[in-house]
Amino acid sequence: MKIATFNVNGIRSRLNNLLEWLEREQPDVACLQELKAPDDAFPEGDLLMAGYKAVWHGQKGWNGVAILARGVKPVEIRKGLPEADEDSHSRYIEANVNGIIIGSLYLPNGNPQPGPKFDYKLAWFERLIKHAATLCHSSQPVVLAGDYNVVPTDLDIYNPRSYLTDALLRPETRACYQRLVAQGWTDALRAWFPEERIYTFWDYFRQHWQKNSGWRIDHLLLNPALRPQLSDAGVDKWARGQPGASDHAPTWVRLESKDG
DNA sequence: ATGACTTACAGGGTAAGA
Repeated sequence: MKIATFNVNGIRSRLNNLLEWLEREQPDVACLQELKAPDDAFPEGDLLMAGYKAVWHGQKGWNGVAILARGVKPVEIRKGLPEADEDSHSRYIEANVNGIIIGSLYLPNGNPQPGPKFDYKLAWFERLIKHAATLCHSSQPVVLAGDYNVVPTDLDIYNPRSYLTDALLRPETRACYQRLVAQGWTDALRAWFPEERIYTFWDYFRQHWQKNSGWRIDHLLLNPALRPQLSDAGVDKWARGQPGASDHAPTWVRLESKDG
């Protein structure tokens, strides 16, 4: 069972790249972020023809998250985090896929920092931490996957000194991420590659892709009920090198059920 | 410090990204 997360940076302009990746990698579950499309513009028909059923939480212009599953319709659990009635951003959707609870999240960027956007990021993070505590201790398997907009450590970016004041590296941001993981989650990519430099994002500027100047900001967190099934992890870097690619690459885990 | 790219919305220039 392969579960992936992919910030598509515009699902309409990225549709061909998305379909090519689905065809080639055949993930069982794909969490998408930055749809940048309202609900009625979601390409449901194209994805159905590719073999994927979906639930989505769109928004005009920006944000937007979705969960795709191959051959089965995800059963929606919630859109948005609890206690977020005044939050108009579409940044979280949760569904049950074959008994696994899947959360697809797009955590706020938070730049410029300091400022109201950074305050919003930290407030959103606090709501996520609170909700995640329940999920973490569930007896059901859970994966929280998405674009966290967090560079967890200096190992997770090509040059941390260039970004000391960036919202993705600030101590407050990293402290939130550490508190989240400390609930009992496993950062799957880091667990699988304890000391390697792994990147999931290369911005469009300054030939950062060509120079491999990347960041690891897309994460898959596994709760203790799911952790024993982790059997592989990776980044589909080839997708980042395609014409018209997103600035993020799909990131994934493979899970092996103990009963076969 | 700024700007380099890209997408969306709109039909030009601005907002947003990280």
